[in-house]
Amino acid sequence: MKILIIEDEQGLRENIHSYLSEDNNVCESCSDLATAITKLSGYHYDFVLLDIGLPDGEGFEILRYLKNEMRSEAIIIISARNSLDDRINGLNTGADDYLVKPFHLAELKARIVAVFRRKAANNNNNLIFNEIVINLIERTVHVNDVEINLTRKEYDMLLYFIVNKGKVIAKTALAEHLWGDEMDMHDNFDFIYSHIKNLRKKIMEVTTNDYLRSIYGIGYKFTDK
Amino acid sequence: MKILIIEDEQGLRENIHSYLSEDNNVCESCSDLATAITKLSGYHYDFVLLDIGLPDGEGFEILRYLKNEMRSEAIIIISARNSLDDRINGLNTGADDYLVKPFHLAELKARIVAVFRRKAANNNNNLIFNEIVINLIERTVHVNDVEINLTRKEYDMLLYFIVNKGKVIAKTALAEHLWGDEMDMHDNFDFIYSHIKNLRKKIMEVTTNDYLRSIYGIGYKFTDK
DNA sequence: GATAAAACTGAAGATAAACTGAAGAAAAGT
DNA sequence: ACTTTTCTTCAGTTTATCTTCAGTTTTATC
Repeated sequence: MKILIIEDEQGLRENIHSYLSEDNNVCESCSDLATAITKLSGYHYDFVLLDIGLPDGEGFEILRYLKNEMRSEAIIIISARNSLDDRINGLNTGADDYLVKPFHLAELKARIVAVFRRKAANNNNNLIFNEIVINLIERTVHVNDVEINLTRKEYDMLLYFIVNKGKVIAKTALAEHLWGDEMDMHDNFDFIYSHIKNLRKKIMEVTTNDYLRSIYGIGYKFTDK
Repeated sequence: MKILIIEDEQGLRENIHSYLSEDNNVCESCSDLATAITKLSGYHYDFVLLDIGLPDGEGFEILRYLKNEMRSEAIIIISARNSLDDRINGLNTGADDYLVKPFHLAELKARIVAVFRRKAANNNNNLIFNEIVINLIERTVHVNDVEINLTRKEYDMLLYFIVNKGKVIAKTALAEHLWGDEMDMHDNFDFIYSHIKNLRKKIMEVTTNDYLRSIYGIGYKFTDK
């Protein structure tokens, strides 16, 4: 998953960053409101971890911004304040969970999973696209009831495609989602081509439909039409 | 097993904690409702031991919370009150057992096993996965009717895998479950590799099925598919 | 249809993850 | 206090995955 960490305490920020990265998430972090807004207006994340007390304003502004833009990011507030008011304020403004400092990183992770599950819980734990079934808990992918074995990048890619089915995904957006902003790819997409090729190959071994279309000059689209 | 103890009497709490820890469980404890909710929203436990009279509210709230979230934790209520109303209330709200203070720690332990057995195992205290049979009371493991001798960590690991069969278990989650939250492992999983290796070796000596799959970059999955 | 850019491919090299046996440290049992 | 078992750490090895590369095919445009 792609996660934005907005936290001004350097130590905590770095700890969260490395802990969640180890757990196979792509993380980015920043320490103030302005940078956060810039980042958010540039990319889509799966999760935003939001500290309330920031040097240039209240984190609540981010909440309002995201709500205003009807964005779908899940938001977990991280705050030193434990007053009922803050809590209610945060949850009312659209946060999905509220975590009081200090906390264990393991707890943060568990909450991320819990929130993600709650959000995706409209239908148990399966993401389905025609004959492709992704089980998020088992981390399995079945195509026509045949299990296919995907590597991390392939799995993350497929998940991203299916979550955004029907939409055109720019290669830059895809790279951004899978590698975060530490990767500079200056017009070299070889690694994307490579992973796409392998993903296609694995899917094509068990179905005849080529769902993963190339959009020349732009990127890809996962669709059955 | 991983157990959360919610009890405000310090002496009793510490007694339970150390008694159950000695019995090879990973325990955490807290003394009020707020902390309990925080912990519960952060981790998954196998068991919750719940006192009803807490400084900041009734333990029943925890029951409601867990039920609401459709959580699978087994719950044993510990209470000084022995009124039928309380008892019925507790069991109706989803508790699995009810224990009246004062009680012997040995009884608590027995009830934990009993409840766990009722939830997870068949009625002979056995947890079965194909040819693997775990006897929860005796803490023995039989594979194809041959007993294999597991150390504490190996046993706990296997139990955790079998309770979560089919699911992907991240190495971080495994570490958390086996060592609790005091362990910081910052990208050193050597001890996990070591225990996994030994567990595999012991299982492989008596069966040809390799149930314990590695999920590269993530963790493990116990499955027969 | 010629051209150039973009996309694809298989294979090789680089990297990171997982595994292993052995040894030292810690804990449990006597 | 001593012995035995279990847990953890370490260094070296194997394996899976990721990235790069050079050559090929496809696509849009002229």
